[in-house]
Amino acid sequence: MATSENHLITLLPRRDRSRLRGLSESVALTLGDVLAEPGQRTRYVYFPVDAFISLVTGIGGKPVLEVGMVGREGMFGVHLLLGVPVAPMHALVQGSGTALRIGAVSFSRELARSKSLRDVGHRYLYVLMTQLATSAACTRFHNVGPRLARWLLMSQDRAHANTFRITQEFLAYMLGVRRVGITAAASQLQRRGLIHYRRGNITVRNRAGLEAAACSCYAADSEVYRQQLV
Amino acid sequence: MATSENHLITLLPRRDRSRLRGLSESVALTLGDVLAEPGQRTRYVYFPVDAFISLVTGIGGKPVLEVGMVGREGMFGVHLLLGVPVAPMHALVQGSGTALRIGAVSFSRELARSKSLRDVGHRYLYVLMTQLATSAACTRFHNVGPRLARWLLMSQDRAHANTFRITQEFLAYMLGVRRVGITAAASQLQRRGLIHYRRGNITVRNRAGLEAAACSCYAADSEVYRQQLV
DNA sequence: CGGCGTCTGTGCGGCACCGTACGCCGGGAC
DNA sequence: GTCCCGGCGTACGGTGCCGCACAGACGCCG
Repeated sequence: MATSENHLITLLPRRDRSRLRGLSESVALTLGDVLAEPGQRTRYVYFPVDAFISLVTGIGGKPVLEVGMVGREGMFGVHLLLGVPVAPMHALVQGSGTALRIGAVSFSRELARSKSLRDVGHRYLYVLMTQLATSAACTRFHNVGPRLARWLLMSQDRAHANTFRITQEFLAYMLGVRRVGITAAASQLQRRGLIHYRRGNITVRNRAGLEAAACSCYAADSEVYRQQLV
Repeated sequence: MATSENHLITLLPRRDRSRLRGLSESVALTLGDVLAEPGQRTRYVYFPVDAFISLVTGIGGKPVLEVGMVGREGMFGVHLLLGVPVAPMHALVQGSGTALRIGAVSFSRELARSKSLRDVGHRYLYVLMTQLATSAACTRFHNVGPRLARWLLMSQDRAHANTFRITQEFLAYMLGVRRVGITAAASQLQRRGLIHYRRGNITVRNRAGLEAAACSCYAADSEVYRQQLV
């Protein structure tokens, strides 16, 4: 089964896949780790397996808003695909777990060698771009409730678990709202029986209900991914 | 002087530049032209010279918010660099003028041939990605006034003129706010003597003042561009 | 078992923007 | 000149979120 592997890697032909595995090492990422700061060189590329990573954009150097999420379906380090050695945003670990890690230099060498790797990476980059654009509109036009539901669904997809650790404080930060805004939205979702949370643990209880509560941006993003990378 | 040419093209070595010119034709783009719809194949790539283009993201298929601008400093059609034939967003002409146009197929062939073209395109794509991310945060955290100032500066840079045609209605649409919100912000800027506008014509009167009135996102974007493509 | 830090809930005034509606004014059409 | 319409100004109540502050609840730790 491919369920224990990064999806992008499974899309590579067998030879490239095993070459890449040879260059990589499995590492544990833990909640809160900072993988990149904008404008700084990145030393590694990551292909999450269990872990997931938030891409956070900043204003005046301070990270302020999540604009993308990277889990098993994606990778961190796409800027290397563009020949740029420095990260465009903050990247921090949102969900603890394992990831494959590859040195930036090895990865770039491998990129030059493997057309499949370039292709997969490029298509993922396309998906990521649309995700950034969607985020902008979603943040502007949708209320906290639906945005929270969307966030939870995205997390659940990437964490591959119904329960994950996250405080309201942190959620507020990701969505760019006050903590109390999250309290209100989350207790609303809880009252409807869609989720259960308690002191930093959130459990999804009714996935379908959550999908109905989420804004259309969740479905839109999923659809683009499906078109490009399934 | 290179002031009458697209900046990305001037960055190419002479041979690639003239090859590209051979493949391209000069076309007039007029205000309101729709160059692309998300999910649809694009037939042409555009390198604006005088014209400029808005990248507009949508919700439920309807375009709702501008997330990027393309003028002489950039190009439209970067998705072809990623091997994807369909546009990720709406693209519409914001400022009338001329552009170099190249068929998607010719462009892709040329991409395969020219490493310089890939490099330049890739770096521009990196810039565009950061612009998308910046837009998301800017739209979330900054008020209409500073955002309007930023928009005017970006337009002025791309239009290469102090005056351009744009109604408040349209501005409202680009910034994702009500028209009256623009009326308030614009008359504020006018009262301070930074701009003058009248029935669909806006003139920048005090560029430095406008820069001071704009949010930091303008400078941030410019800086990233400068780093990658000057 | 008492203490303390973390996480969550509530309350209150304030503000930016929303939706809607109406009026004015300038300029092109006829 | 007159009409009409596109572009702009103003007004008003409503709302979703902000900033701040404080209080309860849980759980770990000594």
